[in-house]
Amino acid sequence: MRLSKRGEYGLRAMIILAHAYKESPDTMVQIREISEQDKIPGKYLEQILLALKNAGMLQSRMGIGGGYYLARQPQDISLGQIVRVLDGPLAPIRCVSQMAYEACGCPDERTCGLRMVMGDVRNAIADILDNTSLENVIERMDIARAQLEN
Amino acid sequence: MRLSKRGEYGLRAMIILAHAYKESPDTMVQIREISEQDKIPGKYLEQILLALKNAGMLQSRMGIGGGYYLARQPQDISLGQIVRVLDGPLAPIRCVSQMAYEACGCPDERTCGLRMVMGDVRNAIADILDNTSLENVIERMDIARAQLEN
DNA sequence: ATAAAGTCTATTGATTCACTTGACTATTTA
DNA sequence: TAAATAGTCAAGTGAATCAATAGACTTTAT
Repeated sequence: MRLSKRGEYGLRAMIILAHAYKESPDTMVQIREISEQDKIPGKYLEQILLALKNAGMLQSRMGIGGGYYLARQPQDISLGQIVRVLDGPLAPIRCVSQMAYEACGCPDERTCGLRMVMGDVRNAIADILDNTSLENVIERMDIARAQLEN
Repeated sequence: MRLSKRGEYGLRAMIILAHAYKESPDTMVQIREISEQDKIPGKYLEQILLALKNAGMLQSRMGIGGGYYLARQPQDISLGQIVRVLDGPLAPIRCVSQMAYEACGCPDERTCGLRMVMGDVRNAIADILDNTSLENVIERMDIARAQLEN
């Protein structure tokens, strides 16, 4: 049940970009900055951000003063979308996936116990990830930081 | 977020074994039978059942009339236990794992947004898998089968 | 003794993961 | 306008993991 490094790096990068967006929506952030801040190999991060851009979640500008920025507002980008782009379906097994259904070998899907439980798991994961936006993440971080100051 | 074939095969096998247990607790089921019923490569299944036996969930007898059977009652074996034995921790990232915690590189775990969300995901998965026993699975299958007969 | 079962260890081939390399393109500014 | 900066794109690589396979060995019942 694991999130890949690719997925993890992508999520961390998007959180940084969301943070920059909150300060000013047109802030450009360079790969290099994110890479240093989160200790992510730069060239690897490059591919990840590109994938996110091709999926329509990021925009970028080349050249001096260029960089990446969110294509939509942080409240309109869910962690579920990010993970699906970088790591594929959320479902533990494909016969229970919404985005990439595939039959498993069981005699009857309607009475397959494993499928029922894994369906529940998929829904639990999707409920969290699809209903958590980058905005929500930033909020939670701010609250945690504020509480630490006491 | 995927369950490996190993995990899937193991769960399917345990469900069959639980079913046999319900008919009579001392029923022996051979690897071969499970392998044919669920279309699992026999030699692979062998390793999986052995791992489950070494984890104390199964018992076995060699020789003619031998086979595998549950070491505990179906209501005392959770899917969570099975998955952990075969696939390792349920947590999407290790800094949020109960059974295999490991620090990630983030500056402060207490204010890491990703960690908070992934903690929620871990708990959601564990809540389902740790609170679903083999007995529960059998019940759901029976109910589904009964409903199909109308 | 023999056949039927599980046990144990090792190996394999394919795939995936986590990068790395390097050449190319667009944009700014001196 | 050329030099510097930043993203784009395609390919390759080494290690690890996955999903099996192979084969010798042990235990048990008849």
